[in-house]
Amino acid sequence: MFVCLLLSGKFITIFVSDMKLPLSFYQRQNVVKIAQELLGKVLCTNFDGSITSGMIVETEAYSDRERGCHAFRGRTERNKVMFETGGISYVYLCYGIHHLFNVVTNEKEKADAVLIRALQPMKGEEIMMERMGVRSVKRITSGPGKLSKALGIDRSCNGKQLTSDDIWIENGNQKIMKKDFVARRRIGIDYAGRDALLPWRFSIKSSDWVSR
DNA sequence: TACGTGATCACG
DNA sequence: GTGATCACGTAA
Repeated sequence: MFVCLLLSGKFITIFVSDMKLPLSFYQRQNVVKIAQELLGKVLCTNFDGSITSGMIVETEAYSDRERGCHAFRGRTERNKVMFETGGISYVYLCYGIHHLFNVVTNEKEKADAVLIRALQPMKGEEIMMERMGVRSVKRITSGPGKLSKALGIDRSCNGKQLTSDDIWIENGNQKIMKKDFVARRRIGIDYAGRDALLPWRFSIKSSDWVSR
């Protein structure tokens, strides 16, 4: 989408869907709202000259004030990047196999994050299929472990700024409104007690690309 | 439903 | 040091 701005008496035209989200997007306080707003945005990577990307169709919010969050019990070696200023990635290894990609939000010392759970592939489908060892794009990014593998994200991305040229998030051209997504409880955090019931998982209604 | 997989965390 | 645990994915 092209957008025309009047700035200092001159018209400027910009291509909005190619715009990286600014750090200020991530540095706001309300992680639940940010998780909702990330729906429809486009997660992109560029490793070894291979660009891959996908539209975010499922997210989960984590706040350091509830038991589902890795940072609930304070800073550890694993979660320390969550305590940095928002706008960087938090990537950790889950079950010894899967690299899970999170967006760190909020200001420094407020350790909130959004887990990206599923994408609709956009660019570089061939590269994603090669990385996954499959011949079809079907469900190739429908889960947090799978999308990281498809986009080439591993723990070497931990703590990277999301305005970098390796990994970033673009505005996209989908505007996802409240009526376009559903909120459900988050997956796989039974240890969180009643915080596991918070409806902080968001997915785009009618998307074929959400996790199972 | 069952389990691979290895880093991490809390314990001492 | 050590053992239990784990924000998943696949096969069955």
